[in-house]
Amino acid sequence: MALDMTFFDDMERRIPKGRVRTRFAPSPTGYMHVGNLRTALYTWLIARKADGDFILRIEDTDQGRLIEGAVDVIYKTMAECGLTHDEGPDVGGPVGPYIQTERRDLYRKYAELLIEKGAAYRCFCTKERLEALHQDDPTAKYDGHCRELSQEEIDRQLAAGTPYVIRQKIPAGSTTFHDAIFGDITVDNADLDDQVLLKSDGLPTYNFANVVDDHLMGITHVVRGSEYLSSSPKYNLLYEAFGWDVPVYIHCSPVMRDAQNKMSKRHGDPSYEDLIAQGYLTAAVLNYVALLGWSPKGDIAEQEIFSLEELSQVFDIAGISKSPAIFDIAKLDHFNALYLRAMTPEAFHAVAAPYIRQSVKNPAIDTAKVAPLLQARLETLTEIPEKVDFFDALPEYGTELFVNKKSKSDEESALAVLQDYLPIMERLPAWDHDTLYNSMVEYAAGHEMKNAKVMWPIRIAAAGKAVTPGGAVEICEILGREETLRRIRTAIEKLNRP
RNA sequence: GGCCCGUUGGUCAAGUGGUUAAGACACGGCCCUUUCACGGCUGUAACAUGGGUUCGAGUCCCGUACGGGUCACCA
Repeated sequence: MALDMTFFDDMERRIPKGRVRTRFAPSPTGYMHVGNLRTALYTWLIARKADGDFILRIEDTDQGRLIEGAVDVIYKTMAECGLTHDEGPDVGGPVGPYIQTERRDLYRKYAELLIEKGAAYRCFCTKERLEALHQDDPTAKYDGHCRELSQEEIDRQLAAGTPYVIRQKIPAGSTTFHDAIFGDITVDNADLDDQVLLKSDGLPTYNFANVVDDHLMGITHVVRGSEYLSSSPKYNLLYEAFGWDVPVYIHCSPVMRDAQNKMSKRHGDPSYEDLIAQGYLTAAVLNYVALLGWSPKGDIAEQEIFSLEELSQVFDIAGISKSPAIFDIAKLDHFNALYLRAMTPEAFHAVAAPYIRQSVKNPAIDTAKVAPLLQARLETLTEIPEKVDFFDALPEYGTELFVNKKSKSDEESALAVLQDYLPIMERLPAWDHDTLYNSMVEYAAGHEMKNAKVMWPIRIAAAGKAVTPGGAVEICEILGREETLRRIRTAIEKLNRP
């Protein structure tokens, strides 16, 4: 049977040439692994740095694992992270379709082209025979049973309708491939298996679909996990057999949860969505993840804070690390805290307000006044509700909270201060930060006390907890005169009743 | 098990034959201070291991140990 070569020529003509093109090719699982996010980031950065194209391709050939809405999660995540794509299922492009299941006819044609070129062959072996091969040695390679079938035999099997797969015919010799991170790697072809390219159902295996798609989409740099390092020689052989240019390979070591295990949703490790739900900022996550396995060189070697925009200017493949990196949530906390503090007060208030309202229902409490107290005291947004709950309701507390050595405060002195200062507070002409502060400091000075001896009991009385965002002045101001006075009277009662 | 890859403080990491082996997180201490934070200063802590090559090795070579990956009609 003759192949229609004009089809292949047409496909070739569609491929954009002369520019860097990278692709992120996730399979739709319904969430974004941290490792995947990092791969997407690096891939995107390489394209942007070179002013090239970034393509989104959906690898959904695993029909058994189809998940409703999973592709939307990918679009949403990419958009949220600012990892915009130039071509993809939703925006189109010159080398579509960008969803593998919509490309299935292509793969058979290319597999047959490979047979024509002598680099692949039909294999009619039954499942039983293959299983028998693996009986005594589970790691045994295919024995090449169908490698050299006569044309008559092949025709006979085809005519009989025997199901078959198409296998790659690995030649003798050795194969060397180059990886931008790991350098040259040479393997003996004898260690390579005649892997299946096209399954008996006509669908391609992942490895084959990848090679065909990457070529037809004009991908110049292939960024992927290091688990593909050992299958790369087979990719090279495929490219060579087709006569195609081999792309630049960039294999990234995995993001680990500990020294032994990769991060995985299955083990309860957070995905990107989980991190956001846990109160992390997208920009902080991206910044942290960028540095997990990559580091800047030269005069910016010590810089840690990078915007996406900056990264797209300074990112360099040479800075990618060979060894795996353990995901350290404590360091992410630090980055998140930095990003939180770097926000404008308005922007911070906007993101913090919903969290404040989770525990502070009282509309008299102004979130705009509470937010500034929080901004420098947080690592993640989810810490907010627990920190500000006392604004809503005075917690149950014991009088031992009034004891603080450094402030020279104890229950006795606290009672004295509160009783003595209460009337002054009641008569304050205004209820704002400066008035409150000046009044308290003045009182302390007048009684030859250190400020803390006055402020400590007032803060405890107002908040009912030992650790609070903000000091006595801020808390009283936000609480308002009436509520503050009520709480101080409550404290006096508590202290009076031993 | 075969093949491939990796190994600098607890973690992320700089380092590309000559350094007192950076920096960041975490941890400890001090200062600031109305608590807690923030901020500032400071401390503890590392080249897996054995052989080479070299005047000189974290950097180059070989072995060993440990860890990971891969050996599917999964992706």
